[in-house]
Amino acid sequence: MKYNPKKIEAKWAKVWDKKRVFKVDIKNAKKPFYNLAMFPYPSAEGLHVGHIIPYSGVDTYGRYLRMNGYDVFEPMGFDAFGIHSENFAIKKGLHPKTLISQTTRYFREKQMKRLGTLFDWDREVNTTDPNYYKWTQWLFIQMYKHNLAEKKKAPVTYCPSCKTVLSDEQTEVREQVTVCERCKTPIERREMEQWFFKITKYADKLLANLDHINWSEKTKRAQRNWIGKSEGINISYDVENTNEKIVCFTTRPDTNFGATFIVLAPEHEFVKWVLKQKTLSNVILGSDSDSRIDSGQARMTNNTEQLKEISSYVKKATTKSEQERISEGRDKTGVFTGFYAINQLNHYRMPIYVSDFVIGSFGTGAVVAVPASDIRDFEFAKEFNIPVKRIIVGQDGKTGEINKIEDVCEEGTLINSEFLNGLERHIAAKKMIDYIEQKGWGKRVTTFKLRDWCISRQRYWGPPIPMINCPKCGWNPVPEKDLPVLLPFIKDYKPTGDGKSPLAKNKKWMKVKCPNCGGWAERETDVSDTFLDSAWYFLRYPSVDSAGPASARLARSYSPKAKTRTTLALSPTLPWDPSITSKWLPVDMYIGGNEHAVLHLMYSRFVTMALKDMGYIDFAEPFKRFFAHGLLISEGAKMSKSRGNVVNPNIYLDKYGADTLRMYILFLGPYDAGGDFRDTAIAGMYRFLNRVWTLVTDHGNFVITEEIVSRDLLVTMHKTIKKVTEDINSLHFNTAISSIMEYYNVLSSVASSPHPPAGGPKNPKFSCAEWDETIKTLLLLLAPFAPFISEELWSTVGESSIHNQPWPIYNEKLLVEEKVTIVIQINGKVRDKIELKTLNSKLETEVKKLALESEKVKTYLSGKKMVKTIFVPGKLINLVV
RNA sequence: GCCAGAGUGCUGGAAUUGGCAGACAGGCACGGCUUAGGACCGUGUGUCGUAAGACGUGUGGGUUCGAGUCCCACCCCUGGCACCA
Repeated sequence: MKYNPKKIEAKWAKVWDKKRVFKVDIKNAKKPFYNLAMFPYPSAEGLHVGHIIPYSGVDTYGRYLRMNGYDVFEPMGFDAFGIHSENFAIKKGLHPKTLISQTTRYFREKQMKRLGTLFDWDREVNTTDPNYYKWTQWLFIQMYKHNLAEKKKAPVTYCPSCKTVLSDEQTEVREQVTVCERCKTPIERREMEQWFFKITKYADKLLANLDHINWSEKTKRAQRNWIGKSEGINISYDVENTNEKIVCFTTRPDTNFGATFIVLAPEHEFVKWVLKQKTLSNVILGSDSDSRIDSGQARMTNNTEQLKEISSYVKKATTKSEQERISEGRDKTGVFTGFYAINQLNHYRMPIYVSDFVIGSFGTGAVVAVPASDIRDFEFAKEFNIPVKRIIVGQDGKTGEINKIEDVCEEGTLINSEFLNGLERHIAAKKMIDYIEQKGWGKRVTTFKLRDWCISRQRYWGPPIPMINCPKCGWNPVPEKDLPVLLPFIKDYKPTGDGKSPLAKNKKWMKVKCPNCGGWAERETDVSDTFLDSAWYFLRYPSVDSAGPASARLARSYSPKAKTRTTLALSPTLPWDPSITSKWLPVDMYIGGNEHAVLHLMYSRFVTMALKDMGYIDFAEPFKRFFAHGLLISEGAKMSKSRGNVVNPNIYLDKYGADTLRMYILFLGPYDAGGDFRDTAIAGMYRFLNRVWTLVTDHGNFVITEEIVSRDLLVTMHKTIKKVTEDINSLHFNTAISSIMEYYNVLSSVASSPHPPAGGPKNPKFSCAEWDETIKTLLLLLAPFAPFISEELWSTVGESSIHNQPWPIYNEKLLVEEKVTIVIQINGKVRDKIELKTLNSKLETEVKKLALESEKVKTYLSGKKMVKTIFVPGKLINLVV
């Protein structure tokens, strides 16, 4: 019989499903293992082969653990709310509700179910299910009640194409332009009132915990960079002739004797204060103050004129487009405020400037500039003719004037700095911090780059933010008993671009009684960010009622035609069953793409920490282990929809079957590196499975007649078990597969050699225990990778399901080969090899004796004197002459 | 600019503590079997050389009996951050 993947895969999928072979008993599991792959958003194109990487990796790992006695829970669901789904619906001219029910069905039935995974479809989660988003809204309310959510006016990023605000995490930099991560449109900066989650409250913990979780290093690094901790000091400076103070954040207090000016961000409070002054009458102009400052100040003949200049600069800077920002490059622009701040250290009068190179939201939005040891400060000083005072001598030892960028010196020893002179800059920094704190001029602080999470979206396809605005009482959450706030059916759901969600068109829906005073009030019309849906979905899975498939419940409760629902089967007070949660969470293994490093993975950690502090769960980190898999390359480019080089896995499922596709994906490179997907190469994997099929079906009654053959075969078998076991544990799937192939090659060559007895006929009644064991082991090792073919072949040689068999165990004693090859080197170069018994290979005298008998060695050694011998037992001998 | 990782045949990639470089595949070539083959089986395949042999893991140096692996300098690629004080 020929290997027919289509037939056997359909057959076993049915059997497994019917007998519920992989069903895990959530309540009574003895060794629970929560094995998770990121859930997809169901786009209309369906899965592409890139998706197969996490699924086949997670599933191979899960099946391996299952054979090792774990109760493996491997859930799957759909992240079906959000801009990406909605944009696709717009493109297709369909309502997202209709589209989602079509696409999820296609994903689940036509694609995912063919992969032969352990996915538990009874516990499917769909974020658009009111049974689910009720709790997303509940989560929002808990955040609000615990002072982790607030509505505030703040500069936000706005995508003119998606017509909504975005969080900072949902933008990326492409060719120096900040664009929308979703549609790649350059973003705009706008000042808008939005809902924020105060993730910055957890900045320290988010950073510190990274040291204690088993995550891919590259993911942790991305999070560390994004959180962007920097330690420094806030120094307060008096503004001359006023009662104002300016606080500057610096990480380099050691250079403070070289500070010659101050620069403020355009949004800075002091700038606003300056603009309120009628004239710049407080400024002392004239000959006594212009010795150090000239050009910037020379233009300041008319005070009112100067105020206008500041005002127009600020206006321009805050509305600057991305294009303008790029065209300026590093060129420094700015304007003098007319005021001076005093450096307490040396009473130097530092002119105060406004410039957009200073970022309002970082540190204090004010910089004390030291042009001698900071390139940006130097560029600004050159532009405005501000003096530069050297305070650091670098390795080159130069002490002269600083005239060029190359002269700017950040590292080295302090000079011109009084009590810091001669100190190395790190030591000087410590001394300076102590000094400033002691004098009461400043305080050491830690700042972060992380910003609060902007959660509002002016879109339709998401959970309405469950807040009510009352003209008398202000903002109040929707009472929890009234959840969910159902997303009303709106025919024209397209984003409007007027800064409001399409929900604002539904006045009837908006109108609601204030939960506080009972008077008429209005609902919040924005929906929440998709990343809130996915920030807690892993908490939901184990607690999903398994009475019936989620798809059926969903269809019952939320048909595309229904505009509202009257009955909902909702859980009572919590989104999960606490006893189940404490048994199954945190997630044991999580596999997904690293593109979520600062998005989903950061938000999930934040939400988990917050829920822990609220007392709803008893762990702070959601994922014990996270592994970032690599990406597929196709024709030299990353496989993605935007590049149009995506490949539908169904092509290969039809042609070769799931086993081939799964194994090929895992074989093409290291799991964290991905690889190049090629048609010819996948055919190679299909050929391999065909060979395995032929070997097992044609040689079932094969007999090994020579003892040495059987002994060698067993050594190879135990070595292979060891290698495959270790490789799966460390997710080195590619090398695990290659050692299975090597093992097959050995089996195959034994099978094709002239046994049994010298070409004589096979005896079908005589069964060979060794051969049987080696073949069974081959199938067991293959089972996690290729569940179908291994099950089919197992059914001919073994009993029950192969997936219920224990994982093979290797015997240390049987890892030792009978004979080994010892390398003979002369001066470190390989000259000959000898084969001898393992025991003898460890005796130096024995090996040396044999080595010197070698003809090749003799010719190399003739007429030379041996200086010494290096002996590595069981490996090599090196003769040095 | 900063941080991190990588650089190995025609290609994807493999190589415990420094110890036979190129496992396992793909491709290609030749042969077998075939009416035929994009099926199957076998052989070969780092470079130069008829050969013995020499050279060979981005480049240049170093440590070592011995370096893909360790150290120093540089080049290049990939990813993250980026006017972050």
